[in-house]
Amino acid sequence: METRELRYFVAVAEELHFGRAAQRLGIAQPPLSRAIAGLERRLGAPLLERGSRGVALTESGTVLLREARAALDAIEAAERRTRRAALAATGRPAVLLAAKAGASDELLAKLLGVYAAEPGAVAVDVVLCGPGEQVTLLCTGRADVALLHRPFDDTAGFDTEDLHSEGQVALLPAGHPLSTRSHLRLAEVTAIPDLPLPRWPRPDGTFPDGPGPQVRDHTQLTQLIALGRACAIVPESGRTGLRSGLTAVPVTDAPRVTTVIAWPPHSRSTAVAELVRAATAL
Amino acid sequence: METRELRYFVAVAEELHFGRAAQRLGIAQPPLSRAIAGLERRLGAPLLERGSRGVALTESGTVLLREARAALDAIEAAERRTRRAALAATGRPAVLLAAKAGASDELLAKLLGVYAAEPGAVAVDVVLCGPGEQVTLLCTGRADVALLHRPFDDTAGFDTEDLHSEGQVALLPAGHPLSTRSHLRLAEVTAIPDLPLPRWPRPDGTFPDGPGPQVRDHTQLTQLIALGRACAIVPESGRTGLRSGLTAVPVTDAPRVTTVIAWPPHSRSTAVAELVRAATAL
DNA sequence: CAGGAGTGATACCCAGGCGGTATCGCCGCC
DNA sequence: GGCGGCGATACCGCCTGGGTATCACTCCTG
Repeated sequence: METRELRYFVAVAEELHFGRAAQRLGIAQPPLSRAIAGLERRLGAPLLERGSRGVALTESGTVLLREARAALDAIEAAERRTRRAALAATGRPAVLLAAKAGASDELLAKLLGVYAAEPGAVAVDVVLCGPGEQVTLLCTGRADVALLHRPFDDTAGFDTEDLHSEGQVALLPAGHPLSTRSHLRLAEVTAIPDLPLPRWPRPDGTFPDGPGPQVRDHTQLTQLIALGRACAIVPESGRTGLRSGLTAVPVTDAPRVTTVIAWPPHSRSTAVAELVRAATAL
Repeated sequence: METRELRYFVAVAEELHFGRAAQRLGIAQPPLSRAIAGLERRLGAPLLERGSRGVALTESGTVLLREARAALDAIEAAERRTRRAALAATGRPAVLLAAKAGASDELLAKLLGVYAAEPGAVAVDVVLCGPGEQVTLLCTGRADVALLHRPFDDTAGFDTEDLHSEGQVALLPAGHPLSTRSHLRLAEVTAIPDLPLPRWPRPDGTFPDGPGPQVRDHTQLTQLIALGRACAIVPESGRTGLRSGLTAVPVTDAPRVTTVIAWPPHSRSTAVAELVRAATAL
């Protein structure tokens, strides 16, 4: 199987439309049809069901979509990591660390400080990204190591070390009736009238359906809460440096959040290993 | 990057010789040279150092070799898993389980028995393989799930559940002076004169250098020990069904061996999930 | 030191495959 | 029934990947 075929199939499987997929790929529709047909012939399995209106994935197609994405990520990672290795060999070596913007600020600052003090420490370039993006960055080689948060982020497929565990708090507009409580329960927070939980984007950038407002980062979130348009449940560390107009109340039965440091398996980078060592020693 | 280029590069990187690599790939040498040169040009990094006698990997080349192997494995897995999904959709669904031949016999038998008794259990095809091969089978999609043994097998990159932990025993020819001892220490076993530890093949099929005899499976091992040509340190469970002429003596300070069940991350197969559930409940 | 063997790079040619345009066949829907 | 949307098919041209022949360089050797 050629990378080209994989890319073509993923495009069609995501668009569920040959024309749009071809457009996205920058080619005409006929070659795309042929390529997919060839793929199906060689695999001996129908990947798509051509209905009169658009197409749908078959069982095999669903499997191939997942596997093809992983394979394409691996190829992209191979390219990126090789380029970075060449750069590190000739210029300044560096580690790319991905972290969720607005989360684990203190821990991140401490980690960078401790690691930088080590002998032989290299530069750490920090990439702050939206929620869930770190996993993609690691998969595609755009980051060497990342801070993830269980159970939100999917750590499957990476090597990880637990760094920190904490409870969660509800963020409420100051002055809200519940904001004077010493603690809350999950069910109470999700049932607050007129203060829905916000909707975060999926990895592909689209938003799930629901009543809450769409948010993309921590700033938008806190602003919406201060405006009295939403509430949220976030890890305790999210209350540090809280803007005025917000109150944090512990949620006793919310799942505990564990911050972990994650890196691709079989990573041979000594810099990453040192960084992980520094992190676990915190 | 195209799969073709990755395959070509891996061939050259493994052979460290353009001619032999081309032969292995079934093409002539000039196109291979061109393809590698193109790859280096597009990556902007030298991957190989052409010495007057043969070639050597650069730093970037080493990185690419590792990443390219992973990417090619992912592509092969994509193909295999899609084919198997198509088969399962039309014919009899099955789970492919990889296990080291001659290890964890009892546990494996029990697992198969318990799982088969479950409602909705599908057929489990067992692939017995040489030591360390399970990881490759899992990576390339030739197996859906595997029994691995820490610390021998590398579980990085898989989801795992611990099943069983056990100590290790030394296998000695019956009648050997040490065979009457109630227990031994690691240093004593490795230092036995005229009874070297055997050499197991590496993933690529070659053997490391050393004094011990080459062995490929459990039968060869026990035969060599019975002949008085080697001794070995194996998990306790390896003593079950021991052929005559062998004695097992516990090695107190040998690392404990943990049998784990492993599967590729993001596996969506319910059959695998059921099998894992049955295994952990043992 | 000249010649030869071994190895990778270059020059040049050919053809298969990939992509493009034009068109068809099929199905819903005003 | 005509029309529009969508995927498949037919056909063509060109690019690129692969083949053969040969070169350039470096050791090794007599």
